Amino acid sequence: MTLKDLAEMLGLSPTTVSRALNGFPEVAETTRRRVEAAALAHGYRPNSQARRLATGRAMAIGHVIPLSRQNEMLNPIFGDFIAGASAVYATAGYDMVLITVADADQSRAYRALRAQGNVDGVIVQGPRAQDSRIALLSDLGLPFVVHGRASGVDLPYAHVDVNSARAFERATRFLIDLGHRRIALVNGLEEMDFALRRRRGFERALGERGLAPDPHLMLSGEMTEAQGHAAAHRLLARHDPPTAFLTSSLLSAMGVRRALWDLGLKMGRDVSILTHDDELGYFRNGAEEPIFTATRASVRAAGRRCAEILLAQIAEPGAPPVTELMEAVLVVGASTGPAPGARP
Amino acid sequence: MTLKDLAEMLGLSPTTVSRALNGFPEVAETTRRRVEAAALAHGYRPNSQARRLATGRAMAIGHVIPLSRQNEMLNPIFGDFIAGASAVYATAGYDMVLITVADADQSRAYRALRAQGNVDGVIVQGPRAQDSRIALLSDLGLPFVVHGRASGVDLPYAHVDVNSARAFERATRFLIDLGHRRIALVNGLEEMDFALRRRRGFERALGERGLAPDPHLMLSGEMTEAQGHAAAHRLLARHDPPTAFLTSSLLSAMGVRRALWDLGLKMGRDVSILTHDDELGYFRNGAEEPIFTATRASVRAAGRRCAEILLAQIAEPGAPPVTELMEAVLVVGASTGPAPGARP
DNA sequence: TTGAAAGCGCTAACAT
DNA sequence: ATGTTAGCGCTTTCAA
Repeated sequence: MTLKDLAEMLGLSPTTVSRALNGFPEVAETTRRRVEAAALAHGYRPNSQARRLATGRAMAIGHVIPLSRQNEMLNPIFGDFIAGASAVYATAGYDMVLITVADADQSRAYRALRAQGNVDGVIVQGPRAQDSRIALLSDLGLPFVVHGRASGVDLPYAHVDVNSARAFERATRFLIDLGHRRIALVNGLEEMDFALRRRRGFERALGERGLAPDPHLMLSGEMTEAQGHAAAHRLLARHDPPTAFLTSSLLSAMGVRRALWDLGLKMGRDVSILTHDDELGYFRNGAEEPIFTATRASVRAAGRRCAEILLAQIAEPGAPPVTELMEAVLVVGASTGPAPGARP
Repeated sequence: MTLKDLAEMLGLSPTTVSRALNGFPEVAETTRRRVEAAALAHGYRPNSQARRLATGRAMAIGHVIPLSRQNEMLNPIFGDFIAGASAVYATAGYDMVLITVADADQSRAYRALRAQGNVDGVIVQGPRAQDSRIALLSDLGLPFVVHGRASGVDLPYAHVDVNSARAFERATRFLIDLGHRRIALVNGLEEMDFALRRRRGFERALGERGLAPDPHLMLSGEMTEAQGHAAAHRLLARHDPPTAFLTSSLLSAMGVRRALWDLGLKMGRDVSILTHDDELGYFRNGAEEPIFTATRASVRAAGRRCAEILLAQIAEPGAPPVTELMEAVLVVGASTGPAPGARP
């Protein structure tokens, strides 16, 4: 059932049928109703390929996942981010295209996307401190929105980020106020922009209270359970072990927690663990109560906003890039207690 | 840079250029080389929309995620499955389209997919015991492959599944052999086909040893950490608590583990936990050592096989549906010990 | 071995 | 308010 077929059945021209179905104002109401009824009755659906070709719009958004960072797909936030974005696409009639790309091919892949025209824009995930993708995409004129930021990039570009620095600054200050002096930072890979920002916030809070950051207490690595576990073991084996852990993700927090169990240490009495809510904190940290809802909602919101901003940008290419900074919700759990030996 | 442009530059017809680039045999080798060189030099990329319209193939595969089961997106297996499938699509030049659909709209959504023609086939995720999608898709003639099976469906259809029943049968037998008599089953929602099969395997092993399954020890629910935790607490509070847990997912296993900690019970001495490797078992169960690699590989393999089978089916629509049953790898960890009081 | 012409199904400028 | 016409960029008969 094509537009032409439908038009013939109705004794109308394809143009009129197209206009009726696409809500053009000049169509007579009676005609529109007739057309709509017929379309419904015959289950007519415009062929999307044809429409795409005719309009020059792909009606699709690309989400590019670098293969090296497939961990991100495993990463719990990924699903929620996608869920948030896809809800927006669905209502706007866009498709969501997932594209996995080898690291070496990044540049080629984006150029191909541009030239082939099978997406109208892309979402950039997991930006690094100096992310070449941003310059490349600006250059190509392919609309994009970054989830996160790239500290080393000067160009203006649309992005949605969470205030990682402030979140970690507040978290660190919180631990200091509980009397902790030796606080470990189990951070993500520092080539990732968010990890850098988190460390900066951590150091800022320490500096503000006249504490020098101890490099031995600052580790970074892939944010996995295993890494958190290994890091905590290493740190707790020191002659001057930390009394508190600030971790960058739920997964590493779980690993840290497991290390404490290994050693028979009690959370909140011997050692405190604090992670923040916005990146991966699917559990009320330390407290044993999961808080899926709150965090999933915030990640989903980020996905939604990224998608909305991108669609707006596609609709109005001239507009200045929208940037949004969400404040992280710090969720402090029951096990985050005073430092051992600290006066209350 | 369009095909026409390129043809003009070369003094050839668009037809010849198209043939040269698409590997048609009748093109002179010298011409082909000239064309290829020029295409490369000018960064020519065929417009995919145009090609799709002309060929009638969408060059895209749809992965439909029912909104109600967005947990599946959070679910660690999802990312790996997608990663496996997308690798196949990438080499075959297909796009992967992620489609989220409200439950009520399932039927409408598939019909629309079919009519709009923006995918050449779909992967069906998370089949239920009687899954109406299978009949619908067969009816629509839209190629599809199911990840999993639907016990209640008689039609032949392509699928890739893991032998859940046998996996749980073997796991149960293993626990029985360790002397366990009261074994709890913390299962997924029984409307999901895989959960049904697991229960059947569990019951079969019990029956085989003359043990009657105790309905009080069989729980089912969403496979979350919270559910596992709640379930374990409820079971351990009984006057006749289980000495072993067989769980259906990593997440619920983590919840069970946490419940043991709450109660000061020791894994492998007081209580054993066993989960299987193939669905969510990202940890060597009970053992404290994560085994991401093995399981991620198996889920990825499932994604890859589903994609391969689907593409083959699209290429040769007449062929009988391919079905594949993978045997689950049971990974038994250190904490899965003999039942308390059992003679060795 | 190459080219001319038609058409995939739709939209959009230009009539009327 | 409706129709005519000409594409969108490619593939694909059919001729040469």
